[in-house]
Amino acid sequence: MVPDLLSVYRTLLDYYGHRNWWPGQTPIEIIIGAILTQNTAWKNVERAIANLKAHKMVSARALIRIDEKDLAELIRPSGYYNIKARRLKSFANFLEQNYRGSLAAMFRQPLERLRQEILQINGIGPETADSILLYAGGLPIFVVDLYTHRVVTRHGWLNEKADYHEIQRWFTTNLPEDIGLYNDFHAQIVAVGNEFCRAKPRCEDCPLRDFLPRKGVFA
DNA sequence: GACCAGGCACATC
DNA sequence: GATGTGCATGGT
Repeated sequence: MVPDLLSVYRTLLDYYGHRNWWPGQTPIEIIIGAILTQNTAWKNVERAIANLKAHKMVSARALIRIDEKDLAELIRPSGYYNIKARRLKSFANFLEQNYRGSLAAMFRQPLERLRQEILQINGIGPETADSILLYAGGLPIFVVDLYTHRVVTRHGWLNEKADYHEIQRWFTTNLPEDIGLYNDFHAQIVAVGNEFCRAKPRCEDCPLRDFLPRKGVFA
């Protein structure tokens, strides 16, 4: 049973209010956060970004200059710090080589072409790419993450095996193309995911409980 | 102490 | 093409 997605969104909006995402001031900070939060709680990412700020490392040029081991040490609290240091450098080098370090120039590319391009960067997968495009670039693409998968499968809206692009397509075909809506809807899903739709769900108090396939708690 | 978190790349079958 | 594994910190 497919719900009215806009009423799902309004329910979350009523509950949480506008989320004002992404939690980060500049496009490059948002991109750094998108890489650092891969399979990682945001709380840990905050510490890593605070370290980067304290060392004036929140720019592509700075990320290119710094030694990879030193960078890894700064982002240690976000976990996977060796891999993520390499990924941050990969993106910074990509930006420098292809757009002379200009994010504005990068985001002027056609959406689909740019998406394919950044997916070629080592360490940038579908979710990270789409988070960059939507939240740093303001481009109309819907972001899917762990919580999105849980929300759509646990309510029986999509099959458990639905992959990233199936879920993404399902949202975009059932919603008006609206950047502000894409932005806040994903933020709402993360909010409800963090609070209720975790590995151990708490459906009783969840604002989306009325959208469950049958009354009761997800088993 | 086990389990989990706003993924992704790579190996192996 | 599907499935398994390494990467790592900090919170519950």
